[in-house]
Order: sequence, then structure tokens, then C-alpha cells
Amino acid sequence: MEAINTELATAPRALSKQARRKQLIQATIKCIADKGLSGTTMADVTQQAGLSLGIVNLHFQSKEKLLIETMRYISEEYTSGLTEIFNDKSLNAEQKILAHIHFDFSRKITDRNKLAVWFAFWGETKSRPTYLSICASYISEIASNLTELFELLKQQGDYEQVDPELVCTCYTALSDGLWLDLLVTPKGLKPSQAQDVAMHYLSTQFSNHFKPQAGQ
Amino acid sequence: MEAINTELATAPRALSKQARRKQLIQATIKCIADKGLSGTTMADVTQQAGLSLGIVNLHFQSKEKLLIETMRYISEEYTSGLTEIFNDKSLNAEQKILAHIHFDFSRKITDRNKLAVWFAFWGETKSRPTYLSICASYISEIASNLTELFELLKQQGDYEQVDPELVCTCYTALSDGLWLDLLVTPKGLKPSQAQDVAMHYLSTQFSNHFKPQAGQ
DNA sequence: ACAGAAAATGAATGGTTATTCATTCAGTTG
DNA sequence: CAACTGAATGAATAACCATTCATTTTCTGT
Repeated sequence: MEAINTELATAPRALSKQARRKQLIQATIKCIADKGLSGTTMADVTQQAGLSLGIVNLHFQSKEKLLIETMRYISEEYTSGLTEIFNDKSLNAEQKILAHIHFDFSRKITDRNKLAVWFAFWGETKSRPTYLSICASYISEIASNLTELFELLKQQGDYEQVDPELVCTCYTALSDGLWLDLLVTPKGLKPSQAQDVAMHYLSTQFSNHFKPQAGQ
Repeated sequence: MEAINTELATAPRALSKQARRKQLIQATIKCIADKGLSGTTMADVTQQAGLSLGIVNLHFQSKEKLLIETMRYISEEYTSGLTEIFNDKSLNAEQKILAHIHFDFSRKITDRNKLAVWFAFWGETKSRPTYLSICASYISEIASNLTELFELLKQQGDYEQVDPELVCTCYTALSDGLWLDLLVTPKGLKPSQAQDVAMHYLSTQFSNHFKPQAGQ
């Protein structure tokens, strides 16, 4: 209830502007997960951060901007992780795809608080185009990188019938759906099992590269 | 802006209690799609319905209850459609699966207003267990029905390696992810293409029953 | 140690919104 | 047609919440 959110909360005035913004964004993530987007108030966020009521307006001007920066923070954490994998010269196509899957279902990404934020914003994209515009740019870039990897794998193996673009669409949708599963039914699938499901799909397309796991 | 929501709005006093509740629920769906869950007010809903401000409290007691009934309405529309398919004695397993997919990506279900409502509520399930409890009951029932159909198909064909439960998990997650795609990037995938992606997956598992579509 | 700058506070403000309920209105019954 | 019933209305109310800003606290440079 009165939990304080940062390791440095005991010396609040000593934080840089950057660090304070991050602290408030993390408090926002916690609040959205605990109370929903519609139930999150400025008082909630600042109390969660262990700071005073006016602090958000000082650092973000408005609640709306705090929410947008929170969405951006989560988006960038995800995309920067993937970009690092895509650009890693020491990995071949197969290893990059494995790294991608592993990242998609890592603890950092499947953290239920963050998943709650993703879906809270996705649920509002139709009414708030700003949220969508934050995602739109990176979605297509990730898709083209991933499609290219599938294209490379196709060339390497005996995969005449594989359609890399279709596999990218299918894999991406599958991931999103598995994330939703992890969010709404935490008693069901565990992240490692979700990863096995994703691998199962890839093994249907690239059977020489990926073998299905021992079932369930 | 001033749109009235029902075919009978010109004779407002003549509607039964049941019909008035439905009218208000439909107005709520439209408002959630247009303004988001957090941006939907009682004034919005009643204006959308072409009725007066106090009407929701008269029929639903509170806003919270209206939202819960709206979630229930959409859930039941979905499950009753599927139950009808599962119980249709004139269809065999293969036909039921085809009917299921066709229903999942029908206009009625992939209506973006309704998708917006689904995801708006899913984004809040972590903070509002009531929303989750509405879904929880039917989710497992649909899963067991679907798994059973896959089991039947496995027995019919030469599908030694197929794990029906895994296929059910994977198909369900894929559908959810494709729905998300239809909601957030309407300029991308069309419902019929989303259906093709789902069929593509099933054809990897039951290649003697389902053939992949001509890839787009 | 001191002055000035920067960061943080939280009481006060003003706008928004769910809910209430006295009143109006439409349909029904005898 | 008059009295009655219950649906519908919307002005008034009370609670809530984002934002402001005068004041206080902390930091930095000299």
C-alpha cells in the first residue's frame, strides 16, 4: 500500500531529472497494473512513488503526457532489446530467431505489470490515436527484420513451401496471444510453456532447424 | 455525434425493460470503442442512446454494473455462437472446426467496436477480478470442446505426432493475437486474411484435412 | 557558511462526473 | 375519461480528481 518504488527513495532530492522521471513511470506501471488505466489517479501514482502530489506536473506537465511517456518507455524497452538481437553480428539467422523468442518470453518482458500496461493501452488505441502512433513505427520495423530472418532460414534449408511474410504475421500474432494468456490466466500457462508453444509453431515451418519440445 | 442507437428509438417509452437494457449496452459498446473505457461517461452513454441522464441508474443501478453487463453481453454472444456449433449434430469434427474458424473471423465477431471492448476489459482484468471471473468460466469450456475436436481429427487421420491440447492452446492464442491485429492495425490484415493465417496453422497440423490457402 | 537556484511540497482551486430524486409523461385499467 | 402505475427525465448534489502555485526544502557554487 505504502510501498516505495525505487532503491534510492530514501534520498529523494538527490535524483537527477532523468531518474525521477523513470521512478514516476515505474510507479505508473505499478498503478495501471493494480488499478487499471481508468482507476489510476495522480494521487495513486505519486503515493506509489513515495512523493508529493504535485510532482508529476512538475516533471511531465500533465497526466496525459505521463501516460504517453509510460507507453513509450515500455515500447522502447521492448524494441531496443530486439534491435540489439537483430544487430548482433556474432549471431546467425537461426540464433537470432532463438534469441528473439527467448527475449519475447523472458521475465523482463512477460512481467505481468508490464503486460497489463500493454493491453491497457492497446484497448484504447481506437479512441486515442496517439497511443497507436507510438507503436506503429516500430511494429513495421520489427516485422521486416523478422521476415528477413525467416527468408534467410528458408534459403538455408529445404523449405520450398514456406512463406516468410505469412510466418512473421503468424508468429507475431501468436506471441501477442500468448502474452494475453499470461496476463489473464496466470494460473494457466507459464512463460516457459508459452515459449514452447511458440517454438512448436516455428518447428512446423523450419523442421530442420527447430525440433518440437517434449510435450507439456 | 447525436446518433441514436436503436431502430426503435423513436418510440422510447414503448420498449420492454429487456430491450432498453440491450439498447444501453449497445450504446456502451459504441462509447467504449469511440472514447475508451476511461473516457466513457454516463452522459456519453445516455446521449449515444438518445435517452436521458438518469436512465442507466434506473436500469443498472450503477455504472460499474452497466460495464459488467456489457462485458457479459459480448462474452455470451461469443460463447453462444460457439456452443451452437459444438452442439450441431449435423456437422462432423472437421466441419465444426471449419465453422469455428469461420465464426471467429466473421463480421459479427471481428466488429472493431466489439474488439475494442474485449481488449479494454482484458486490459483491466488484473485490477478487476470481476471481469476475469466472467470469462474464466467459459474459457475452459471452449478449450475442452476444441481440444476434443482436435482429438477426433487426430484419430481420423495419420497424425501421430499431433498434441491436441497444444494445438488448442496455440490456435486460441493465435486467434486472440489476430484479433488484436484487426483492432490496432485495421489498415493491415483484413478479417478474411486473418482467417487464412489461422487456417495456415491448422494445415500444418492436419495436412490431410486442411490445405493452406493460396498465399497472399 | 551563505546566497541563489532548483526541486519538491501539498493546500486550495476549479472543472468533471456518478448518483439522486422530485417531477413529468405515457400507457393501462375500470 | 379519470385515477393509477411505472418508465423516463434532468436539475441539483456530492464526491472525485487534475492542476496550480505560494511556500519550504535541498543542492550548488563561491
